[in-house]
Amino acid sequence: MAYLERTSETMGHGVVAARSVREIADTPQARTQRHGQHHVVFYEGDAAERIYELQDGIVMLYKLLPDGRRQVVEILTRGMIFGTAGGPRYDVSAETLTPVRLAVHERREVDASAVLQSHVAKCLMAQMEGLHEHAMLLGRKSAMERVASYFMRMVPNRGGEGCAGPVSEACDPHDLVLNMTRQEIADYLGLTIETVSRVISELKRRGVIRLERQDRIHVTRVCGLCQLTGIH
Amino acid sequence: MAYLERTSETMGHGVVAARSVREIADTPQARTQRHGQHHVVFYEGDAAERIYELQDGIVMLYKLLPDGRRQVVEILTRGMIFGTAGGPRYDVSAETLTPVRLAVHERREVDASAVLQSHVAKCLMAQMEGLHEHAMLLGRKSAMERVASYFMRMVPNRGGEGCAGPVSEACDPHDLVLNMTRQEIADYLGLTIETVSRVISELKRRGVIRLERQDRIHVTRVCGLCQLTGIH
DNA sequence: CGACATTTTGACCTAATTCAAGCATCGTGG
DNA sequence: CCACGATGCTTGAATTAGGTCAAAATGTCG
Repeated sequence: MAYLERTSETMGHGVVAARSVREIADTPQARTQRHGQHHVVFYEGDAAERIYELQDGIVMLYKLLPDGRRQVVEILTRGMIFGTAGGPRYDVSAETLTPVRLAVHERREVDASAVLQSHVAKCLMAQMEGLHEHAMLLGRKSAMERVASYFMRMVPNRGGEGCAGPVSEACDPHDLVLNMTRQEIADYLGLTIETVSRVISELKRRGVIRLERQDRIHVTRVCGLCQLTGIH
Repeated sequence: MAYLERTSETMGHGVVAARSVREIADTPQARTQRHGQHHVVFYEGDAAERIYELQDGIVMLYKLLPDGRRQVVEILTRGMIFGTAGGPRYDVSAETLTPVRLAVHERREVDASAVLQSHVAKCLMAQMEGLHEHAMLLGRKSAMERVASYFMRMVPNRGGEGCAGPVSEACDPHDLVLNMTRQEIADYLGLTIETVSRVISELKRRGVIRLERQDRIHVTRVCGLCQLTGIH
């Protein structure tokens, strides 16, 4: 557990003390990997020999159809796990969206360690809820609801059910950074790039958001955005 | 099974958790529950106090939006686990599609047992792949591809990638039972009931399937159906 | 048999896609 | 520092897959 658990010094936002360690040591336990943006950690179909915990940064998991259609199935943030597999091969590809720091465990290590498995179970239980939510989004929400939900994901204390008060403190503006291209967003939301763009423009038009830059969004009215997610 | 089955069927989606099955026994280990068809094991929003393993039968997990839109997020078969939660409440409702036999574990039992957690981890890793596959279906496949994929799920040794040979032994016909109404299928596939019906009619017209009954399908050409799933 | 529920079919409509330009934005090298 | 491609983003017009609404048909069961 010690190695999967985030140590207090790393809890802060990407502080990183000088320790220019690429691999802390050859601990039989976890080792740490670092990767830059747009690095593919593994491909769908690769032998599933390692399990990863994301210590810092963002990773996306996606699947491809032979004709090139892509679906981003999960977006992972700090503390989440990936690389788990039911069979001998990965069912998705994993690609970094930002520079990342990963804790890496050999599959057999995990198979042999009750502590690790316990941790994996806990993480997967939580992550599964995200997948359920995403299935609802993909199967039943309109383009506007999908984009609004996507933005709300990135607002801390996002109005999950208990967003109640429409004019309360939750209504103050909020800034967020996308870390994804329009194409990646589209592939995550099950839309085309054009539709994503159009919906964003519509949100600007309605005064709900403002674009500081392509990938930096100022949410003028968080509650207004939340109202558009379909969960109210 | 007979007792109290009514209780939780008090309608009102998710609102009140009227379960009172908890007093069956105080077995520290797993106990077994049986339920008939269309029984709701728990509602979205209920306190997540138990984890279930499906020993026999079929269960579906679904989420609802406040306006009534429903998305079936997972269909569970023998050996699969449900009722896991990241937080204190279930994020989905669980309803039986057939009579079922369930192994029930108190949440705290699981929290205290390395063996159980190990088992849960294993199951969730496998089930997660199903959710990924489903996200691909919901986000990127056409109505025809969705229905074809849905039917293929129920063909044993379904052509997952290695379906290669188009005229091989895999091409022989196959019978399957749906266990779901058109509405349930539609809610699983992210379509309307009319679209599901139309696609099924189209498959009949093309001679790929034949309806023995509403819920019994004879797949005349398994390979033909497989070709329509989008994975080739 | 007859009443109800589910499924199918038809006609029409709309949200989202597709195709095709135009625009920003950004990094590079002159 | 600015011109220049390159890349990614936005916008418009036309198309379409799937949804909606409204019967009709089929199945189910007392």
